[in-house]
Amino acid sequence: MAGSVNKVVLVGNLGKDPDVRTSQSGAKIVSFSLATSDTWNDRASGEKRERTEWHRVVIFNERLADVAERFLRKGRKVYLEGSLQTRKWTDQGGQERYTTEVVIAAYRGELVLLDNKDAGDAPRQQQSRGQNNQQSGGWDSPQGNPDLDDDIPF
Amino acid sequence: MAGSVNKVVLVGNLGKDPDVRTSQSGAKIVSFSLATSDTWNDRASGEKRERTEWHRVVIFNERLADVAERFLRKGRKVYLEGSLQTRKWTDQGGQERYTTEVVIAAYRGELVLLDNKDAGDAPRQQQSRGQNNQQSGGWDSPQGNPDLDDDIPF
Amino acid sequence: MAGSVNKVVLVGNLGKDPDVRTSQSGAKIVSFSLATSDTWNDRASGEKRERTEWHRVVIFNERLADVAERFLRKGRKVYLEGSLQTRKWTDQGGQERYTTEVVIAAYRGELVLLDNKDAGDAPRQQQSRGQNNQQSGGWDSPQGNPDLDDDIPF
Amino acid sequence: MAGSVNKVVLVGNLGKDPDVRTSQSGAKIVSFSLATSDTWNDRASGEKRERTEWHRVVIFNERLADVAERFLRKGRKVYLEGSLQTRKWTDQGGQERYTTEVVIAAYRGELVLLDNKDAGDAPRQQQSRGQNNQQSGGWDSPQGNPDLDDDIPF
DNA sequence: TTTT
DNA sequence: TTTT
Repeated sequence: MAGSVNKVVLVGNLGKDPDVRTSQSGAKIVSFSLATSDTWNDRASGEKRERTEWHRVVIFNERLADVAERFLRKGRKVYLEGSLQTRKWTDQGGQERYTTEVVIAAYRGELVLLDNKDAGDAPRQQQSRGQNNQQSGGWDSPQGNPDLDDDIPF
Repeated sequence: MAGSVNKVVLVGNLGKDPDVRTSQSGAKIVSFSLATSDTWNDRASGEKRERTEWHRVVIFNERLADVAERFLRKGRKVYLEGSLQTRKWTDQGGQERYTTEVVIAAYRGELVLLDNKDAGDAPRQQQSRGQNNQQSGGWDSPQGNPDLDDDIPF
Repeated sequence: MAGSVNKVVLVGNLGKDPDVRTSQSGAKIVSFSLATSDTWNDRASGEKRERTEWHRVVIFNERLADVAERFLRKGRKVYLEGSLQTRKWTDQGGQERYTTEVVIAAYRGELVLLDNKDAGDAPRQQQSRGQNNQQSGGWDSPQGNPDLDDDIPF
Repeated sequence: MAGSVNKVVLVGNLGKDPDVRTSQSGAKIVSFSLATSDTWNDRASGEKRERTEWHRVVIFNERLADVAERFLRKGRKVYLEGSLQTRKWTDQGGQERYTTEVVIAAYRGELVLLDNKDAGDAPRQQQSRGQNNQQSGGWDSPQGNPDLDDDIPF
């Protein structure tokens, strides 16, 4: 089908440092969880309510994956453009599951660092993956970091 | 957290007529599936590939829910703006599941009909609410609410 | 300054056939005027009012310039993404003027045909460049380039 | 014309403190210049080039005009959504001129502060209009502030 | 389930 | 100049 648009624009904060992996074809893939927060007035109670939304972001765009790996860290604020993609997978019980991700495809999308006062000053220290990577502290994820939990969609 | 943006822009075609239901508070809620299609060149084979993506759209905005009910139908093309929301639910096996939807919240978002040559000519026939609304046949969701089904992402 | 975003999203109709010209470096540049319409309720009178807005669109992206040249015509509806750019020029009286355009730069932006029922059926007849291209008549810009005219914003 | 979209998304920095005025009907109108910066590689020379773009932003949305008046200052970074509007005016020589603005209309648009570490800490001191208002210093406008110049589109 |  |  021609004639369609699938675009997501997010401004939010990373829940933790990005995860970097390499595809079978050797391409770098960077992913992370991004928190946004919606605020609204509850119709019934009239109270101000807030809801944190976690988005799974996956970057295939080579240039932007590089930028993400070098400059994004837990707590950083970022503007990004990607598209929605729902992926099917099978859980440990053999059940089919679906996860919706915001994908920045090759040669597409956008990634803009928004609090880059010291972006160049503190590049990621090389670390062995698998270690906890919490040196950037400082920012508390609104309601725990879903990446560390079980039973979550990503 | 202040300072965030959660925005989705879609242009696509409805997979079937919208589903209209009423919330406990009496508000009309309109939902439908929207297809978009991504086309890209496969890195390996060099071939043109296409992937259809299905989005679950839910409209709480009263004015836009009215427009959707009156003018959207299976196959129609629409531009919309909403935000991403992931909802937790429990399937029939007692398993927790997650569904990501594009939500057009009250007083927010956008909905623009794009092939409205005859939009005013063939409005949906008025029906008593509560009746099943299956005149366009096709895919038969048991309670008229696909969210209750197993084995589908939405 | 890093950390900025300059994005325009338009859905509208072309006022006339696109103008195609070639840059000094040989690149094809396609431009056209696009109409959008805003509707709102006048605060004072309570009446529904409508205002048509004309946007000057200029495409440098090679792939999209090709698509535009081949498929866009007067009256066609299109979705596009570009960025805002204000250009300074000097009118015939020697006065400095400014024109704001929606630019789709090389390797950037988006162009999606929205009423392409017959897009493939009636491609623009190939013409030798340099000839006037006025088969769709209407508004006759002297050099085929409205940017050179007085008394119009673009 | 139904079926159109006219949307601008900007992330940029204010060139100076916003200007606040009151319409004849008593509504508050807030306006300011916002700088964005485009970076690209020059085709010919292969060099990295940068161009600062100044956007004239006008806010009619009451709630967002309040937010802008209270929290926006010279140098602050902001995300906003508005629409393009070209306004005709007559210069001192009696010539017709056109200015394109990014308008946030009543009940529409978006305004999100992006560096609000201390947004609540340093609200604008009430000042007599007409005074220079440069207490927020610190950020140099990329190439001088066009609002202070003659011969510019806004 | 859409559309081209 | 478009479109509804």
